[in-house]
Amino acid sequence: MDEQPRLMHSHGVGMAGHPGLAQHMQDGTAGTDGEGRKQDIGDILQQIMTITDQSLDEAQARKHALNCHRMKPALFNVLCEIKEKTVLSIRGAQEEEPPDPQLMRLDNMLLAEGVAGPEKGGGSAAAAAAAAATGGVGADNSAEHSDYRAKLTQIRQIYHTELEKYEQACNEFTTHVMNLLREQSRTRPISPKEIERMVGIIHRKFSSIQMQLKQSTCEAVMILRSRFLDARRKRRNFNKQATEILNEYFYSHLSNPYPSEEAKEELAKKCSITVSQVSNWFGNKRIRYKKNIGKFQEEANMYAARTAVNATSVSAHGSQANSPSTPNSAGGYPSPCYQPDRRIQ
DNA sequence: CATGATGATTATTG
DNA sequence: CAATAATCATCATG
Repeated sequence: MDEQPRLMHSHGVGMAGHPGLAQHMQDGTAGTDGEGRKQDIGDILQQIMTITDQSLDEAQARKHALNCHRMKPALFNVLCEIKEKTVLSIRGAQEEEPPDPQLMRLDNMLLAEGVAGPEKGGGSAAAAAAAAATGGVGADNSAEHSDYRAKLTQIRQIYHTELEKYEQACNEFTTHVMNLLREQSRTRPISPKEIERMVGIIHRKFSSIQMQLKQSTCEAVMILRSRFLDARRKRRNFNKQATEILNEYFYSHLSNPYPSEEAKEELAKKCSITVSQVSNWFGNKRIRYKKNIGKFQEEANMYAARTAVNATSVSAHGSQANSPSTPNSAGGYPSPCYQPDRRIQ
């Protein structure tokens, strides 16, 4: 056994004193003619080391010969172990892979947008949630909703088909590589562990491709969302009746044009708009009225007259068209006197 | 097409 | 959080 280290060293393969080798060398061949075995090992190693120098046909034949050699399993295991150790020492540290926070973010977002979730229900649920979150307008923008939903569905379908494609390609490639490695493991020192690692590497690669897909899908959803919000921003003027109702309330409560929440709800129902739209309207109206009272004077008089007519028609009193008292129209509010140039404070 | 009206959004404030 | 003020984006009109 004293010749072995030298032999190994001379071939540049550092397997000196390897327990596995010693083990294997004792197996089956112990005792009989040790010199012959050592010679065998030397031959095998020599052949392995020089196999790349030969022509393809020669190498093929040599490989076959080596495969059939009785020392082959032992040597194979030894080489596998050595390789395993080397590989592990090279990149044992970076083996661990914490879940990528960015990937998690993408996943969460896709899930939230209903892209990554269940096929049918998720999308519409997300769209409904988005609609509710952005102010829950009634049925008048259902066209936009369906448009949004259709586009989201489209994105989702593309995403899923692409993902499936990747998945399939990944599986195909993995099995292909595994077969290849298994095939090669007859001639090369490839252990099952290594195949496993290879599969892991492939999966990581493919998941990074998937991440790109997720990224671009997220971008598409973001763009769609912003478009949707922009579309929501696209306004339609309230119809005449709604404007009249709102103006009526405003000018009847000119001294305190701040409808309570219930009053807003009432107005919203009457005008078939949302409460937030009522709030918007009153906010705009107050500031614009205050900014230029003169401009609104005519309008103010008109609505004042109208409410006066309403009031007088109820009270059967005919001569108050120009200085009407303000009836409380919708909500049972205190009815202050109408003052044309009253300031909003 | 320029312009004012108007609904919605955003930043600020109390 | 609601009101305000400024601003944006679109509508409507001459």
